[in-house]
Amino acid sequence: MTENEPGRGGSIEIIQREMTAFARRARATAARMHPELSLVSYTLLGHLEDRGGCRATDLAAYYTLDKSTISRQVAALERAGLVERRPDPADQRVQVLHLTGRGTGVLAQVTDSRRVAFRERLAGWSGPDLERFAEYLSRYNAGVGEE
Amino acid sequence: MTENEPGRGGSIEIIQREMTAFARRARATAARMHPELSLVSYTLLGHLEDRGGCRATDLAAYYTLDKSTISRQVAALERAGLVERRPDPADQRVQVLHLTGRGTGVLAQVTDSRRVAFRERLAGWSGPDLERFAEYLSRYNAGVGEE
DNA sequence: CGGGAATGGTTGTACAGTACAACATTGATC
DNA sequence: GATCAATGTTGTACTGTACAACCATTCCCG
Repeated sequence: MTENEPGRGGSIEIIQREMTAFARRARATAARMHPELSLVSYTLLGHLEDRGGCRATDLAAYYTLDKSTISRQVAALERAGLVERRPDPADQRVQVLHLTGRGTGVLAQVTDSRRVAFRERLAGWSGPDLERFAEYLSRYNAGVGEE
Repeated sequence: MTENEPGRGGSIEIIQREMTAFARRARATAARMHPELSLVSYTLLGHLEDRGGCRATDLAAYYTLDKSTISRQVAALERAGLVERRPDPADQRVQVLHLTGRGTGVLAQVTDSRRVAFRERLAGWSGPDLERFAEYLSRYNAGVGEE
């Protein structure tokens, strides 16, 4: 009864393979495009921009990375002048992280060049296909971490 | 003239964001699921199975990894008993890499548990949606490395 | 044929990203 | 106030990766 859609398993197989291939490639591609901002740094900066600043612990929780990893990443970003730490008057333990002007600029620049790359890559796609693809990806990712 | 589809840029934005999020997560997820076989090892073994054996250089070219990286990965896989090297009678420089029985087994097992994970993740999807998603991913990935 | 260029692979070295554990500091609870 | 929890840093270790130098073999041209 459950087997009257012969294409279902095949589609899942393809999705699995393609997602795997993409994942394997992604970091290296990103690094090639922006040697000065790894995929991880980029996402961290992006989060800071979205939230208008947050704590290291929040980053760790959001990205399920160890706090030591975040600590060092943030230290590097600070050294690079992209992020600054501000004390939290309500809690002396906390440092609130904010983008600097330079950080905002670099983030915008990288975002932009990524946008261009994606636009080119998707140039031949129809509007409805793009919409559906975007919707599928969102749906797929939304199911993460809920198991 | 090119701007009469207001949704196009938005869709691309979403695709970019979702692909990025997925890429960031993928390795760690894979490692959590199969501590004994990283995403890279997994894809290398998969390639060996597909081709029924090949040379280290072929792996390097296919995955655009440095030959030193492949050399060490293969050494580790050999140490783990998953891969064996056979001399190429036609060329003394070459070692033809093959899965061992154990390698075939481990690969099958990991593939299977990945398949299960993907099936679960995509359980609520309709057949046509799966088909379209698979097609979109394939199309997206096919555009890689052609620039 | 002989010698330089190309090919296949390993090893030395370096770096990024990551985790875990130990720690210091600060805050919360009873 | 004593104890426990939360925030963050630091020491240490491991993986994946690249680049460069190298060795062994093969290819190709003059």
